[in-house]
Parts: sequence; structure tokens; C-alpha cells
Amino acid sequence: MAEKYTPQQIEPKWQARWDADKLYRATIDPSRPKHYALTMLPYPSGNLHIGHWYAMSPSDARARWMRMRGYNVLFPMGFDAFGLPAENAAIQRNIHPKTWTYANIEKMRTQMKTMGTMFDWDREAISSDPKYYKWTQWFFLKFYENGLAYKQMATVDFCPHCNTTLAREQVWGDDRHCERCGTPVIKKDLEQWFFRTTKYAEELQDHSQINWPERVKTMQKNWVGQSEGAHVTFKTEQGDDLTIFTTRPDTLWGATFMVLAPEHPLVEKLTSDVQRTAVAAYIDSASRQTEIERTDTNKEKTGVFTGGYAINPVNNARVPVWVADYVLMGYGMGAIMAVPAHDERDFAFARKFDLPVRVVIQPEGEVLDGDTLTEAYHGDGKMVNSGAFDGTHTDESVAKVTAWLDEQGMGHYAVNYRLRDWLISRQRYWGAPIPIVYCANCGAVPVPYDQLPVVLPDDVQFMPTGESPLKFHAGFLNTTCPTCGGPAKRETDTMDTFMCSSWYHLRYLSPDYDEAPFDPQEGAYWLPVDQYTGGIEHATMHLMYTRFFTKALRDCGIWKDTEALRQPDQPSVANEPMLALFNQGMILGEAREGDIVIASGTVEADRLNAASIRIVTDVVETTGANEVSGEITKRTENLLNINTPQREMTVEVYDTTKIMDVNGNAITLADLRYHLDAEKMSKSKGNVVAPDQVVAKYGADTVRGYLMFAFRWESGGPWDSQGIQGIVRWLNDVWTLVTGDKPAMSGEADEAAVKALRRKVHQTIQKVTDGLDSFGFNTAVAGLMELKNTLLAARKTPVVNTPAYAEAISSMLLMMAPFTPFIAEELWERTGHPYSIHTQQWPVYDPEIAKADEITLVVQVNGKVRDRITVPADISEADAKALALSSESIQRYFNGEPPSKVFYVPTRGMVNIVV
RNA sequence: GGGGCUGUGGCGGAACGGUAUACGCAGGUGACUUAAAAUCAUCGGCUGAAAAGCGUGUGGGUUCGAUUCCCACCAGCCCCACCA
Repeated sequence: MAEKYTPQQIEPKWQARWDADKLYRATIDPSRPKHYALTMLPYPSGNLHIGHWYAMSPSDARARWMRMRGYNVLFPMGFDAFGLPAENAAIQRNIHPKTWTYANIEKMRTQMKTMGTMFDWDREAISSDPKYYKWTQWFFLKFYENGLAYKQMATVDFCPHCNTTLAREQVWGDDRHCERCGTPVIKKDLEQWFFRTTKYAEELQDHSQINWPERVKTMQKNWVGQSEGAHVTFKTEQGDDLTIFTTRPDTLWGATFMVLAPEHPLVEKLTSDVQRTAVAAYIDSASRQTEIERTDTNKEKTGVFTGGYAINPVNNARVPVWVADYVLMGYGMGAIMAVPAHDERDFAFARKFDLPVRVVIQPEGEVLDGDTLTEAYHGDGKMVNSGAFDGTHTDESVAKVTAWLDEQGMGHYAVNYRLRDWLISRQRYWGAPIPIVYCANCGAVPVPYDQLPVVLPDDVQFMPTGESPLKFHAGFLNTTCPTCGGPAKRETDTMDTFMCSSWYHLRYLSPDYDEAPFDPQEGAYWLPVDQYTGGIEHATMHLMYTRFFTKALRDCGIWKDTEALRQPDQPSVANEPMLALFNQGMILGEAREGDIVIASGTVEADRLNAASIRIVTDVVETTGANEVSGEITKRTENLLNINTPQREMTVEVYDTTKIMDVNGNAITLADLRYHLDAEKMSKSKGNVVAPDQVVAKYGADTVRGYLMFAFRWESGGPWDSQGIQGIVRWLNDVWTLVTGDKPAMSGEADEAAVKALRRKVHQTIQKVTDGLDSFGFNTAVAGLMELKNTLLAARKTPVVNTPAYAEAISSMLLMMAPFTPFIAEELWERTGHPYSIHTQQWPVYDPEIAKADEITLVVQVNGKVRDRITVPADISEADAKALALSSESIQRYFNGEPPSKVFYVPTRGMVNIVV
């Protein structure tokens, strides 16, 4: 009886050995090309979920493959360990965030080892370690020193539940909710710390030095949101400059009023005594509105006249100045010229408040009239009512007017960005403290470098409100001023955790280094990251911040040492952190099908509370006299009327939904099934796949194999508990192939069969190599399965006794090593090879061996396949054409006429005859 | 409203402009079994008895040849959004 494949025994054994041998330790080796493979580090939430497996095991496979190809591969891992959940756990369960976080890290590190990843744990970095956040604080000080960090009173997004401010990137969705907890955010005026990301707006939208997915590049470009136009300065009647930004300076003559954001500094001065009460009331109501209400695009325009006027510099027109919340303080200058004839928002506002509409662009062959216009016109045309510019066409109007404005000193060309500075202050405990001290005499004073880190105190009292306990910790709060030595208070805000994760790829280089955030020697060898992988959700957050960080570091002079040590043929480390990026998709919950249990007209769906399901009604049968007819007309809490039998209809089914006939009598239905679409995994939906359980059942190799085979990596898809059987069978077959008793086979192996086997091996090498290269893990695994199928067949022939067969087995094991590292190592040993398979060379593809002797010549007539002929692979063009033309099944398409043209495609073994 | 992505069997998915549906799941049939599971063999795009025809969301185009390239449309998903 042959031994069975038992991953539960094999996997822990090898895991322990790899660990003990430090098989995955990566150190500087100038003799080999380096490859820095990086996968986004997890937040230590407590357990690895299937999404982590999906993100990490294919990245791991690729890193392993790069190593087998001769690269010196750095593949590190760590934890983004600061953040709110730890603090919430502390409040809810009375566990210190540190205790909670480090226990979780311990657990997750073990789980990652179970997964068979080749992470180099000697390089682990944990962002909540003082030896890590010392340098996060150090970077803050460098930014402060270089004018890239500043503190300012600002209207900011604030989550009332988390009791902290949020960056713009952390406010999500139509209802503008907190990224963490889902609570709608409110606006608050607070003094907050910012990083000057806007300084890098132009650079951040340039991706020319990196190979990143188009999708991410587009999202980042849109996020930076560049628009070209002009700044134009109006004068208020009190003589103040009132500058606006416009993308359409050519419509300046059509400005019939101006609008300021409620927060605009000139509002106060412009407001007349008569209007003062009304303006104050409006501003008050605007500030009390939620962000959702205020930014609702469908909302009717609101606003109020200030009573003040400004002078349009281009024609000295006196235009009224209004205040309205459709103008946002955060974009442009917080003030606009309103051109109702050519802007739909201004148009709506003008019509509502009965303001004049003045047409200044006339389209070809049509005459627009401001009084009768029903919507703003933003098409092409010629300028009118615009003084000397009348007759200028849209093609050149903007450029001409801009140049003229500049000449006249009224305005100038301007580029405006949507990007905002990065708000990094958080009013929470579990984060890196901002290293600033406030002194009554000296103001805000940076903590000297030699006093870093500013350590987070452990002995704190957590508030049920989430308010930062640092504000009440006397020992932390009270300090002395580094400048004058007088009494001073510490900043109690901590830094956004995105700050910690903006530079973690640098800390991996030398996690214990104490002279700088990273060792320049290591940096010069390993940087930049060659291949980064992670989810798309970070496109405008982490992936933006880390690019900003790299560029800011350059301007603070931090790359100098590294750049000096760098090999000249290596790309610069100072501009972009990650040269290539790949985004994996997401694993969804399993789509479920099942019977709905019918009892006395009551539908009970298995384990459903209130889920949207599809009832397939073509299998519905009624019993008795009742007819099911009509449509679904009504659904109350527990009642569903089915009228028209449709093939499929989506209804909501509660655990006791009643199916009634048209007369309201309960009916009995047979064979009613439900279908649940795949959805995001969540505890409340009960569709979460726990990797630990699946691994215990099938082994890590099977789970890895399944995740790589089942979907395109970039797409992801629903978990399929049935589908994993395919991988179970694959690995069992491989196991049998190597460990099973060879069937007794006498006689000489057929030479052609041996050749065919070797051909298959080399075709597989090409397929698997290409797959790994292009992140096509699914097709790579498919190739390995095909080779396995070929070997199973060869095993039943005398080929099994040839050296070619043994060689095929070892090639297959080598190719499996990146995907299923445990079984590959085990079978490598059992076939008498030296430890370890993971330090072997990747098999080399030989096109000569992969070439076929015979091919199938495909014969098409007018592009349709009409015949297939087996021919020698090296057939000449003339022979192939002649053979094709002489084929009987082809000649019947000729209808007596000779073919007009014959195409031969040698690379495809194909002839196309045109008749 | 703006931008982007995706549409191929019952399902996940293959296919440098050249044999559409590789590989796998589910399913059918048969073998083994008292039986089931597992395993093995075998069959599955659709219509058709067959011959043959039709097939990659829909409609056009380019081409000897289009799932692949171009245009328009439809559907679904994602990002941004009173952005001046």
C-alpha cells in the first residue's frame, strides 16, 4: 500500500527546517543581480484572512521564482501596527493597545510561516516599535526643517465616532463617511499639522519613470486634478484685490456677478450693513450643514447677496458679489466670476436669483439670447460682446485673452490643482507622537534629534469617548522647552499611520540600524523596490503618499549618501520608490445555491436572514388548484406574492417568507432553489472563509495552488469550496506519480514517445516561465497540470523506465517549487536530490527540444477552417500550399474557378485560400 | 456630469490578428462497490436525424482572416464629482 499524501505531516517539518537554516535570509551580494520584491504589509488585526493569502502567496511564488532564476531576492514582511482598531479594542475590552497589537503580530507571523512564504524575518519591521517610530518622527522633523510640514487652522473632516480628524483620502463615499468606522464625517475648525504635498502636484502626476497599472496612474492623475486657466484679479469697491481662478478667461466679459465661498476672508469686509444679518445667517446655516447636504449636486442653489460690488478689470463693469456654498474654499481661490451664459452652475444660480445672463460666445449659425436661454452653452463659437476680442474663435480665444491679461497686468496664466496638502494630525493615542513642544516664550519648538524618540507612555487611561489619553497624561504632557529650558507642553496629536507606511520599505533594509532610518549601504544595493504588489484601494492614498515621501526625502537631502554609493547602472532611488506595481483583485464570498425548504407554504432559505436571492421559477410546480400567475406585486416583511412565473426573479427572502397565490392562499411549491450571488466577505453575511480551517483540511500547498489557479490574479473572484478539489486531485496525482509503485513495464520505449515527452517538458517550461513573468499564475498552474497528465499517461508505457521520464519528474518538481513549496521540497528529497529545491536553478527552456516534428496544417477557405492535414514541421511553403490545394475536401469549394489568392502562415501552420 | 475597466460554455477561465472554449469545477454515461464516497474510463458550445449551419454583449468598419485592432451603442463594475 503506497503512502498517502499528508500535507499535515510534511508542511510543519519543512517549515521548521527552512526556518532553522535561514534559507530565506537575503544579504548584499554584488555578484548577483538584486530583486526587491515587496508586498503591502498588513495591519495586525488578529488573524490572517483569505485576502492576505490571496495577496501574499502569488507574490511569494514570484519571489521564489526570481530567486531560482539567479536573482538575489529581498522579500521582507512587517506590520503596519499603529492605528485605531487597537485603541478601540483597548476601550471595549480593556486590553492595552500594545498588548493587543503584539499578540496579534505573533499570531499572524506564525500564520504566514504556515503559508510557506519565503519572507526574511530577520528584516521584519513593526511601525509601533520605538526603534521604528523614532525615525518616523525624525522624518517629521526633517520635513519641518525644510518647510514641508506646517501647522494651520483649517476646516477639516472630523469623525465624531473615532474622535479624530481625517485626511481627505480617508473620507469615502457619497455620504462622506469615515474610512474606518463608516460614520459620516463633520466639519471642524482645528489647528492641524499638514505636509506640503501640493508642492509635488506636478511631479506626482508624472508616472514616466515607473511601470504602474494604467488604472492607478489615471486615478492619481485625476486625484491631482490639474486644470489650466488664469488667475484674474478683480478689485472690490473698497479697493481690495479679489483674485479668481478660471479655466475660461475668454468668457470674462460675460461675468455678471461674483460668488465667494462662505469661508472667504473678504466676505466680512464686502458685506453691507443692510445685508449683514442675512449674510451672517447664511454663513451660519452653511457651516451647520453636513458635508453631505452641502455637496449634494442635485441640491437647489442657495446663496445671499453681500451688498458689495467688484469691478471687472476687462470692461470696468460693476458686478454684485454674492456668497454661496456651491463655491468651495478648498478649491482654486475660493472665489469665482460667474458667467451664467456659459456655466451651468452659474446659470442655475442666476435664474434662481434673477441675475443677468450675458452671452459672450455665439455658436455658428445660431443666435443665443441671454434672456431666453434655457441652459448654459459650453460649445464652440465666436466671442461677442467682448470688446476688441469680438470674432475670436474658441480654438484660440483662451490663449489670446490670457496673453492679453498678462500684458495688461490684470491676470496671468495659472495651473490649478485639486490636490490638497496632507493632513497628518490625529487626536488619538496609538500612533507616533508628533515631536513638537509648545513653549509660552518660544512657540512651537521641534524636539531635538538627540531626544528622539518621543516615547508613547504605556500608563494611560482610555476614555470611552476615544478622546486621546495623552491630553490627560501629566508625565507626557509636561516637559521643558528645548530652546529656553522653561516649562512647555508636548503636542498630543499623533501622526496618521499612512506616514508610518510611507517609508516601511526603507526600514526593512536595516530594521535595527541606529544611525539613520536606513543603512545607505543597504539602500544603495537594494533600492528602489523592483516589484510592488497590493490592492487597488491604495491608489490615491498609500501609493500617493509613499511617492510624495520619496520626493520630499530627496529635497531634504536624505538620499545623498545612498545615491553616492549606488551602482551607476541602477536607477535613482530618489524619485520613485517602486518601479513596478501590480494590483491583485479580491476574493469574494462563495456564491451559494441550495434548496429552499417548503413547509406549508413557508419558504425557508438555509441560513438566510434577509438576503437578496434569485428564485428560479421554471422549476416551480404548484399543487392543488392554485395557479401561480401575475407578477411580484408586493413584498411586506414576511409576505411575498408571486404572480407571473418568470424564469428568474430576484426577491428578498426572509427566513419565513410565505408564498401566496393571487387569492392570498398559501401554496406549496416544489423544487424551489435559491441562488446567492458572490459578495464581499463579511462576518454579517456569514460568507467568510477562514484560511486556518481550510489549511488544516487540505494543507497550505493546496490553498496556495487554488488561489493561484482559480482566477486571474488581477481580477479575483468568488471562493468555490468545490473548485479546490481540482488542486487536491492535482497534488494527489503528483504524489502518486513520484511515490507510487511504478507499474511493471517491459519492452523498449518508443523513441518518438520519449521525444514527445521531452517536448512536452520544454513546452511546459516556456508556459510556466511566461506565466510567472506576466503574473499569469492561473495559466502557469494549468501548464503544470497538463504536464502531470502527460506524465500519468507516459507512466503506463515503457517510457516510464527512461532517463527522460526521471528528468521530466524533476523538471516538474522544480517548476512546482514556487507554487507549492512544501510538496516540491518533500518529493525533491524523495527522488534523491540534495536539499533544498528552493536553491536550485530554474529549468532552462530549449526551443529545439520543444519543437514538434509534425504539425497539423490548417486549411482555410475564405478564413473558415475546412480541412486539417498532418504534415512534417519543416514543410516548405510551396509544398504546404500544393498539399492544401490538392485536398479533396477543399476542392469542392472552388466551384470550378481557380483560387484568387493563397496565404501561408508558417508560424501557425496555416493556409488560407481565397476563392 | 467627468474618467477608467470589464463583457467568451452551467461556473472560474484559455487563446503573439491565424484551429475559439486549453486547464479546472459542476454535470451525463459506464466500470469498481451490497451501497455511497473516492478512483478509473468516457461524453458535453448551440441547432440539426444527418449533411450542414450558427456561435466570444449588440451594430458597423479595417483585413485573405477579428475574441483580439478601430467606431458607435448596450449592460455591469470601479474611481472622482457644485473642481469654477
